Amino acid sequence: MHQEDLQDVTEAVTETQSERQPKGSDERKTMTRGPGRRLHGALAHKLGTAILSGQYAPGDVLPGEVAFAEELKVSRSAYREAIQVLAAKGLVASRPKAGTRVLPRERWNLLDPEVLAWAFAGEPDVAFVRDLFELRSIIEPAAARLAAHRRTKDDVRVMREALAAMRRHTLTTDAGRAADRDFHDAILRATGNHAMVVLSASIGAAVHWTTQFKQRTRELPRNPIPDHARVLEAIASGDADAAAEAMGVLVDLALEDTRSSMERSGD
Amino acid sequence: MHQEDLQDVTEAVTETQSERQPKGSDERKTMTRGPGRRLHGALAHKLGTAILSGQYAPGDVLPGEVAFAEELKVSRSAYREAIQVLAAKGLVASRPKAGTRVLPRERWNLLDPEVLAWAFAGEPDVAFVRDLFELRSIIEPAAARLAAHRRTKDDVRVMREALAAMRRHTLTTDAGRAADRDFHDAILRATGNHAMVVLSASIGAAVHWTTQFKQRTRELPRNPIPDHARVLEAIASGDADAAAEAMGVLVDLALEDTRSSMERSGD
DNA sequence: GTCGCAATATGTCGGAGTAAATCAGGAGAT
DNA sequence: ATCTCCTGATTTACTCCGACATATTGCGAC
Repeated sequence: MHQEDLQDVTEAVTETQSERQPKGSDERKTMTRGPGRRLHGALAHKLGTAILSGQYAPGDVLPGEVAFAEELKVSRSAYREAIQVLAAKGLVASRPKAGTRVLPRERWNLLDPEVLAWAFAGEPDVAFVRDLFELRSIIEPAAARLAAHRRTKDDVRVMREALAAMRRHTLTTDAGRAADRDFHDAILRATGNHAMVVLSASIGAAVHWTTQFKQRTRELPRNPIPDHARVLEAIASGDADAAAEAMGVLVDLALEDTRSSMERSGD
Repeated sequence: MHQEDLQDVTEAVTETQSERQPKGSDERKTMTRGPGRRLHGALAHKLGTAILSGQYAPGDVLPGEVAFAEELKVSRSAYREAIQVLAAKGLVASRPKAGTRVLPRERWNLLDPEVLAWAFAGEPDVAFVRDLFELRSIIEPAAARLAAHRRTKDDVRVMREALAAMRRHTLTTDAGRAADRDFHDAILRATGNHAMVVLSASIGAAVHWTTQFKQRTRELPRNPIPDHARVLEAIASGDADAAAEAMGVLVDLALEDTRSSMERSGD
């Protein structure tokens, strides 16, 4: 196999931190401020993106442990730990004598934020993005409806702050996109449903990647603030139907923007 | 390459996913590993259930590698690989000098089928089960609506077969519960939405565990077949509104049954 | 054709050495 | 004298290594 040398991996370790965490924005204290990814983490990232990009197709069997580890210039321990990570996410499965094989796509845990990141590391699949937005168009309006019923004053306050931050920074900046994520996250939290909050990590990641992709075209088709404000007011006033409706059009418009950007870029 | 062996892999993995120990022997240790379950997998199961059951609370730091591995009578390699699995699922995070800490619940990947299984290994949290059913009541009617639009003849055939199997075995048997899962799975697949199919793995697992829990009370409150049949007919005839409606009542009734069972068992 | 043996690759083990992050102590400034 | 900041030392996870154990597969013998 044509393998890039280890330098590629080692370099990715130090480079990933500066790329993901810009100096300007200091993340929350609870966030993993682990600066550098470890070797097995970088390996998992490398192999994960290779699998998600189709470089290894489902059913393929990877080279043996000793051979592959040597080829990647890492010890068997580090390689095995990386494989355990991929196995935990349903990407591969190892059996003695049979080797390590890539599992069929249905087993992949695509809702895992890390897997989602790997999926968007290369060229995103248009059909998959459409599916993700369809899922959003189901989840988020329903979440907005629940939030309109159950939101506390604190929830509303967080939403207002996030919306204000969006207004200040706009979606062209990282801070603005973070505020957008906080806004949607606050709504899902306001549902009081723990399973919903967990989904927010996945959906939030999807929104993050698609929004970032949208920015590649250097074009802002529309001002998203009014849509968000409409959702916020409906939730704050406790109007469940209006909240669901407003969130529905918000997601639809976001899909429209993203799709036009992808078509423009794809063709 | 060896494409003919792919079937073997899928089969083996599917088998591993389902519970591998029909004998309820030695429930205390939960580390009894049989064929197909490696030591680090069993360790991850043991530690995962310990965390999910609250034995290790978020923020807790568990003993050092050497000490804990020795206490568990395993090598550090096996222990570390188990930790990598837990870390990949967002349950823990390890840092030099700081040790391995249990992450806050928000970062747990509760939609991971394996994590879900760990959550239901002990006494399930009533609030969490309610949240899961609320999520189902959002996802599944919407899925049924989409399925009514997009289902193929093949999808309908699979649903009919699953329903027939449910009729034959009833939910008291493993085969019946598997058929129930196949039924819901077929609907989510019929949406043609890949993200939805991925969710089916999570939701299916949740349904599996709650249904099994329902059976502990040795009581069959209601015959679920008519509800399922109503959903099936609505989807087959392409009536989206009726499909969503029928699926809504199905989930509501299932929640009602489960909740009454849990209250009875809890008190 | 069935049974059993052997080859092979994953799984498990324990130890040594490296890198990193935290805590404590001391030097300097206020 | 108290506080802040820097520096080092210690503790801990991380990585590597080489050997052995175990399970699965496939081939050969009966």
